[in-house]
Amino acid sequence: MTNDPTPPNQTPEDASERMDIRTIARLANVSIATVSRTINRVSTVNPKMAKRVWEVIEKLDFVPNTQARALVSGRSKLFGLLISEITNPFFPELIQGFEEIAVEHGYEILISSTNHDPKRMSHCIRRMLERKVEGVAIMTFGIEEPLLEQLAKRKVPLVFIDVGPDRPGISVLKVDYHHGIRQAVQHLAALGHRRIAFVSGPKLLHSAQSRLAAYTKSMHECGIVPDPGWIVEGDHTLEGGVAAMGQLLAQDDLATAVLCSNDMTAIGVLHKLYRTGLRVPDDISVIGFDDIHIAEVTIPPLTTIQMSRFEIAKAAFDALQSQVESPNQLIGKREFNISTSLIVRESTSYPRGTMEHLRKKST
Amino acid sequence: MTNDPTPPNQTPEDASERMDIRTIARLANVSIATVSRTINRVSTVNPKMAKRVWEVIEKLDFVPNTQARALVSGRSKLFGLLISEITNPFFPELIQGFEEIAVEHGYEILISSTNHDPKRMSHCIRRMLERKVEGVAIMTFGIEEPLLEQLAKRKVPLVFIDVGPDRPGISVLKVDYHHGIRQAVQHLAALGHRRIAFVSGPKLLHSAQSRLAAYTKSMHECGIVPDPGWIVEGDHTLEGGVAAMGQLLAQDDLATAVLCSNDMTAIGVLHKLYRTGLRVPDDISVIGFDDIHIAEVTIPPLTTIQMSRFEIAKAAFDALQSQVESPNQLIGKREFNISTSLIVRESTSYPRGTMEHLRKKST
DNA sequence: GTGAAAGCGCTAACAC
DNA sequence: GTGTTAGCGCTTTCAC
Repeated sequence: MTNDPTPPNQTPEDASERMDIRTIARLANVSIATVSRTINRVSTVNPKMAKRVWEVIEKLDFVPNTQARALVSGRSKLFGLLISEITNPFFPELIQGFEEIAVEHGYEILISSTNHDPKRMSHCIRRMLERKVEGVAIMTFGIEEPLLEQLAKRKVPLVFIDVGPDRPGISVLKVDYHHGIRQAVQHLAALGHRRIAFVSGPKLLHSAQSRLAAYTKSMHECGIVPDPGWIVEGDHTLEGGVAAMGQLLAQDDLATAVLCSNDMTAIGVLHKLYRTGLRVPDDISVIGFDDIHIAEVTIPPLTTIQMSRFEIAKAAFDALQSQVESPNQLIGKREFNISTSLIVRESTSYPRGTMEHLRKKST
Repeated sequence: MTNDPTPPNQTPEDASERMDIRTIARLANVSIATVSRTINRVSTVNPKMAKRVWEVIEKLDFVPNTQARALVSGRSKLFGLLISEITNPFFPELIQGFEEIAVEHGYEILISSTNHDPKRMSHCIRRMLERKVEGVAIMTFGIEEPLLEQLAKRKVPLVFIDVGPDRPGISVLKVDYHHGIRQAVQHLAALGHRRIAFVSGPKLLHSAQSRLAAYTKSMHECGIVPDPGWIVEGDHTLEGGVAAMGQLLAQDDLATAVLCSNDMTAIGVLHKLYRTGLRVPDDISVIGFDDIHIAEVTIPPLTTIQMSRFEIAKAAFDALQSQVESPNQLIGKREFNISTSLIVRESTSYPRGTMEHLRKKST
């Protein structure tokens, strides 16, 4: 099978064995270098020859081998994308943006989910190293330092979201959680809410900490001292939201509004409330975070804080690309700002009793 | 920069330049062949040497270059995964399963979304060809024949869902839509529904056609002749569901139950109903298809037809792997059966009026 | 059982 | 402007 000549009954078109740059060169009567140059659109090639080469390429339907290209050029044209769990709609939306931009620029992406498991993360990083990624976007909202070493040691450009070690070759996307969260708290306070609960994300996540801190700060700004009982830990999943709302419900003095660390949590909260027979927003207001697509059609439509996936994807890609393609300029940490802002829909309203109170007043 | 010797101020550990099998060989005092064999766990290597090699590898934290391996061995250990839109939660759940299994078996996956755009699909296929994937799972629920040619011509093993050309090297996952859909229709009929509407998927999708056909057949089995007006075309998105329900609502004789081609559609339908002030399931029953995770917490929890993502992922991977690793045995089309079954939750009940009717009867 | 040597398909010097 | 040649980092005959 190795070196049998093309069987006589095969037309040259489907002689699919050994289709390489050399074959093209022979058929187009040029050298392999010319073929390579043509494919890579080097401007110095004689248009006549180029045309001949392209014709042969099209006729044979030749596709260059990326592995060989990568091996010799040292450019894999591959970026790693590390996420925590593909199952949270936030991430697919982010992936979509990242992939779009990457492909547009001739890059491929290698996606890995860590599922919050450090062991898995270590595997993911190893695999990325083996495939020689040129950079990796770490969108897990938190990473163990030792694992990071693997990448840093090899000088792989990195971009983090939120949390980022301050080193050359590392960019970080600074999300302005406070802006959106303050808007949310103010929105609630303006409506008359004082007892505003917060369902946080897993406390080991930096982003979760930042969101919590933004909540606390915003509450103080509104002159409210948050009761520790109002803060309960979720885990950014549907089930976590259900459980967290359960905890809140078990308390004597029920909050009149619940701010959630992400939309999945909020959807869980909505569900638990539905199960309990409490109406949103009549009995209690709920606010999410992320503004995933589905938040528009929850029942009721979710008031939430938007954080643009596209903005993040774009910034992450740009950070990586600039590190790779012009490593000399701008060495050192680069920061990108990501904004957040409140989207008011229908899961927020006056605290229970306010309407009656107002009505009485006006009568 | 090319051939400068290790600077004296650098310890060998961080002499990160040119870390290859050769370096390991030199430091372990063996030949590169032995290093290669050790890494590949060839059993004939002398344990003593192997130990020495592993020690050096660990000390230098050496990671083999997959590109080079792939180039010389002809095995990229890469599978392509073609999906229609990553934004539909069905797919991330499928990706998760596929990735898990693939990584377990030493494969990496290249994910591409076509977004239902033939042009994009053509790009995706091209990129996969360039990266020399060893097989591709086409989970788009429909593909244009000409594009398929690209893959088939190069004898890339393929696995389709639902629709599959009958050729060697091509496997197909046959989903038994009829089973689940019949259960759904019977469930509805048993509850007393006769006017059961169906929101289909995009009509150009094979899977959508199959689901529609299963609905029609099941209706007839229950002795109901479906009115053409009951069948409206959606597009498997939230918005499509909203729009489809809008169409249904505009009709004189409103259906008492709506069966949807997928869960996203059903969630859209639920939302439109909520907007209209109709209660589910009191005024109208709704059934979805897929059983995505979020279906458990919709309001009300969605009765839906389950199609196991894990089962699909596993079958797809197995099909591909068996084609790649033992191409001689079982040449030809291989079929895998995927089952579907009804999960009854709370979006279905008696048609409006039945309860009162029953109550009257019993009084 | 181990090493030397020949490439895998391509790019990038370097001559011409 | 085009061709020749030397590898990229690895696996895999093939001798020993």
